[in-house]
Amino acid sequence: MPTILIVDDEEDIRDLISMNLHREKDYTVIEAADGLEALTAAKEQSPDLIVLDLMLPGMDGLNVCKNLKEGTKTKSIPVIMLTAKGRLEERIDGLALGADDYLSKPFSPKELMLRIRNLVHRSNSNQGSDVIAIGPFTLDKNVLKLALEGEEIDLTSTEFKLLLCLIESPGVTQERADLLKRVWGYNDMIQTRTLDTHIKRLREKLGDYGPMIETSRGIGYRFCES
Amino acid sequence: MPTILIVDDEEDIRDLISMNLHREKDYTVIEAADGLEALTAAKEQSPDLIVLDLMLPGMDGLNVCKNLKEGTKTKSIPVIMLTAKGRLEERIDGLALGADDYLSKPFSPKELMLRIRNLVHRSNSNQGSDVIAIGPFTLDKNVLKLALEGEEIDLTSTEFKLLLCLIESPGVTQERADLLKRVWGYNDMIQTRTLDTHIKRLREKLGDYGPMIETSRGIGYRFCES
DNA sequence: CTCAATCGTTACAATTTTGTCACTCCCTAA
DNA sequence: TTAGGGAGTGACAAAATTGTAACGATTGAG
Repeated sequence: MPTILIVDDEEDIRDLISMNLHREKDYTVIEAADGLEALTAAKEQSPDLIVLDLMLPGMDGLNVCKNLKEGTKTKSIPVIMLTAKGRLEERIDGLALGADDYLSKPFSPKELMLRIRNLVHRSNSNQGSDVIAIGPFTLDKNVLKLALEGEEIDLTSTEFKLLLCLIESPGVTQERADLLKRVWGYNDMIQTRTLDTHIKRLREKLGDYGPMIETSRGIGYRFCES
Repeated sequence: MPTILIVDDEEDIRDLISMNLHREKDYTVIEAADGLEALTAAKEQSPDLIVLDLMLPGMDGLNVCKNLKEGTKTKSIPVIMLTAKGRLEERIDGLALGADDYLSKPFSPKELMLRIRNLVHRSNSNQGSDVIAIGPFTLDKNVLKLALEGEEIDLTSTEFKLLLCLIESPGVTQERADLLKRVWGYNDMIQTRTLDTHIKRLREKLGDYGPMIETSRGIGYRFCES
């Protein structure tokens, strides 16, 4: 559940955004009314996105943004700036300071939701846990590791790529030529037994589960559950 | 066989993309030179992906994108936007309107192919994005490949894991012990120069971009943009 | 400035990975 | 039933990867 930090000194606006967020999806909303509050909240709660008004009592929005982008912990949190209409300079400064998007007040809630959704999605997709779990298999793309019933199994990178191709679309037969292209980068339909050999090695390492890699004679291979 | 719709008023560019697509794999390519053509093509042929230039005669790219995302039939088609270099606002508006990726002109055909493959693949197999794109870097976790400005670079699996750890949290210093654990599985703080050597090899392969891996003396390493 | 700690770099040998070959085995179409 | 093509298997040598040791360079605290 993504966490959004809203920084604005007007309670009305915070409520408006918060309401729209809740209507849209399950977001956790944190609010802050001034710059210092915003910085502590950002550091302590690590929100997934910050909506930052530039007009703030105390430390202004630009300084907050600058501070955020300087902190190692808060650096990568996307920031959407809310600027007063026409204040082009603010907007430019904000972008220069690392804001990821901006919107002029008064803004359309719909548009803000759109931008929030996009930014949250984008940053999530850059570090989402890339784990494929099917039956007894657990493939972790981040550490290139396979676990079978929790038992770690060492795969070479070629074996990992090959298994990935197969397990990604369970039940779908992957043609030899496609596998040779995706795993080895072979572009022509080269006559080679390399694929067969690697399938053999893979099956061997999968032990009892080896037969889950099925042969489609004349076509290629597929990974089948059960 | 995936269908790609290319929308650009320059025939040269359409041909360039089309050619590269055909070299890569069996794609069906449809072309459109202006916005209206694009919308009709998208509705009638339901392509698997749309490459959309923002600079178009008649209806501009942003409006095309908006229209696409409003139509129930075309809503879920991934869109890659081509923007003029440095037009940050276009890019932001585009992402806000629901584009799935963007690329600045002039672009490297190889990089575009990578992103097309990623998006087509993603929508075919309901999985999250496995491509990390930061600056000139494009890491594809599915094929364990790194591309720098579209140029493919061979990494060993250890190098890939190491780069992944660093690039996943840009600007954040990763401690030596953490890296040794995540990449090598070393649980104790072993005294070893292995990490240093691998960092060296990685920097070497990154060429001009090697210095983006910064040393944090006494702590570890971090990946820094710029 | 000095020195100790840390990092960069090179070289090298052990190990692992990889593709190919030469079979054998099995499936299937005729 | 049989012949032919595809797939399984084991062995092997070339190539790539990897960790370590040795030494030089750099850093920063005092």
